[in-house]
Amino acid sequence: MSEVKVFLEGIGEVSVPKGTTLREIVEKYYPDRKDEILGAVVNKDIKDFFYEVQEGDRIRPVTWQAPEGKHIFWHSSAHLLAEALESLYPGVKFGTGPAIENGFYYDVDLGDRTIGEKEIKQIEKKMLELARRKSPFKKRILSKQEAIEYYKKKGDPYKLEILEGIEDDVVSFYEHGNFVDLCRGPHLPHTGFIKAVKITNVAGAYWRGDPSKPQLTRIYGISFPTKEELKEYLRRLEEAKKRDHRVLGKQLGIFTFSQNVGSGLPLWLPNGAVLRKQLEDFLYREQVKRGYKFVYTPHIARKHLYEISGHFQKYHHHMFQPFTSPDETEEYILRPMNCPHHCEIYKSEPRSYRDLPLRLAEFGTVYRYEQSGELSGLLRVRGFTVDDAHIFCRPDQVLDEFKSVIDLVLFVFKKLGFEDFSAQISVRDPNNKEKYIGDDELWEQAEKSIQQAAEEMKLPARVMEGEAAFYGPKLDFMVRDALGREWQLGTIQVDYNLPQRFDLTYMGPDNKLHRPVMIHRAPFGSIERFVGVLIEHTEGKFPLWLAPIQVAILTISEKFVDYAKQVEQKLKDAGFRTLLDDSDEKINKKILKAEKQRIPYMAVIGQREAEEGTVAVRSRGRKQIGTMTVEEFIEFLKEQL
RNA sequence: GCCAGGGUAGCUCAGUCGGCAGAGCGGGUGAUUUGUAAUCACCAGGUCAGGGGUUCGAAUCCCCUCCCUGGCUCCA
Repeated sequence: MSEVKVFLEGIGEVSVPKGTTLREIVEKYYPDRKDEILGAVVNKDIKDFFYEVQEGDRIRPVTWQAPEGKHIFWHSSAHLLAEALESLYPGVKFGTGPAIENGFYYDVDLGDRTIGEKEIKQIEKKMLELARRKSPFKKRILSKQEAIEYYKKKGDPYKLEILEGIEDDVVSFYEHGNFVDLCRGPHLPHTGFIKAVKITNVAGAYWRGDPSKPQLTRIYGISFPTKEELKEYLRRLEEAKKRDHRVLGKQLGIFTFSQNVGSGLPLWLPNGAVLRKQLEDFLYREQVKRGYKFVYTPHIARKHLYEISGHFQKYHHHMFQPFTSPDETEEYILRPMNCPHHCEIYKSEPRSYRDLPLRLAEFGTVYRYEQSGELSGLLRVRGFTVDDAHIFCRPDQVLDEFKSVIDLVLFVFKKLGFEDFSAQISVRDPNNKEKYIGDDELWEQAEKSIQQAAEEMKLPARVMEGEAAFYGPKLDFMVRDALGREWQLGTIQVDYNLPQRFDLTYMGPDNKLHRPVMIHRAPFGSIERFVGVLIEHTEGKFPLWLAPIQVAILTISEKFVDYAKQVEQKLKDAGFRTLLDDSDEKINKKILKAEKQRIPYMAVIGQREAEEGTVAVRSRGRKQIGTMTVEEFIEFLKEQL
């Protein structure tokens, strides 16, 4: 019998008979770990115990601890969920049921049935009951024809549709207990590994993500090998909720919404306004330093402007509809983007190649009609302010401009402590070039410039084909919120379309008119969203320069209020934002209140301080710093700005 | 927009079977004059999201609308 050589992690190269499965490898070479090994990463792929090892395979067994182990675990949990559903609700039709980042889901067609609290309890109970049977997973290979017949007999249209899309002649099925599923795997050895499950959410999901197709019920869940880990997971979720910007935003007086104003239209409260102003001032100064020119443009424009830009035709469903002047002779719209206004500024005078790049910046408020189900605190709203700028440049300047924008975004992120972000380059779908405007050569040049710029700036970015805007490729910066959802913040987009539509030109050194290239860019993306994410990242503990209130002055008793007022005035004169708590509460309570408001510094004032002309300084989070004169305190604060 | 779950005092939430709308925090007033994470007492505060229906009687059951939450789709 022929042998194959494989490399086992922690053991080295071994020679085994051809046809040896991963199960046999684990039993022979990892006997003491066989109860915790769930599968293995073979070369780059995750495989389960049915895998027959091949010559040259590098095999790394994985347990629950590894991400790949969790993937196997949760994928099998999805099958367990399906088994429970089929047993509780016979006749359920199944879509797909993958493992996801945190758990798994299964899309099912429940007919007229809905899933509520009661059903969720039942499903969880049934899953655990089935798991306890330790049903082994079995893998079977069927011909595609056999598979089609099986699902025709069972009456599962979704599975038939999946089969139609498979090109191979044979397909694999996994079976455990009473449930059989068309599935590529990988799966656990048996269901007994699953000791704790939680149905986390029930939601509608269109079949194959297509709104024209029927909507299935997506049942989300998560599972663990021990009950303790489930508890810990739920505890962490609770913790995350405390960082939710909607909760903190209210608590800290940053923003609110009013039904009368309208959904998705945030109202900035005084504390939020301070925060926003600080951020805008910071960006203003930084951009002026970098050669941007600030402009102001109105929030509305004649409909015609957006017909020129093409937004009215292309972006119609996201726009509030035209309204008219009192005599109804003119139609205006609420702008969904700032670029057309900036194009008009470009056009306001003839431009020479010597004027380029021209960088026009504005904190431009825009209004977009987002679908109601999509609104989410400050992270998705209908009225928001873009820290926008449009760079008009020559084609040969695109690379340098792009690099300098990346530098700006990285600078801004660093200043605000965003270290955990990812970058994504969106390029054309190479198989569907007619979807995009602009000629091939320009696109290729732009895509190359973006990738080159990212490389030269040492910015790792994943490239997504087919994600580009119709007018040009882009680079986006994404960060996660407290609940782990990814949001796009900063964006840099190359645009060949608008300069053409607005007939923008510049006089070249050759004394001929040329077409400039536009770069749309926004380091924050939207100020609303940025503040939302910033709240979650900092838990509302803003750095001193951003904190709406920087120093809380706390009196020990009424007797020291006069002195406290003098201290407050000195701090205000030095430019600090203060709050004097002269209520007749005890100092403990005052500290607690200041902590809850996340105020960076507290100045406690009692008998000693009033006599000596000092303050007893304390910083956010239990730290007493010491007693110092007011002047020393002001110096101390200034050092931290 | 679609699916599901929700909406009770400023906030967080309780309210059993359809039978007098509650608590804590916050707010006001008074007492207290306090030394580093909650002093005590009293008081005010409600169209139970809005509208309609069923019923002797609705926060509670049914229908419609609005809003919120989580997904889907979309997107800064």
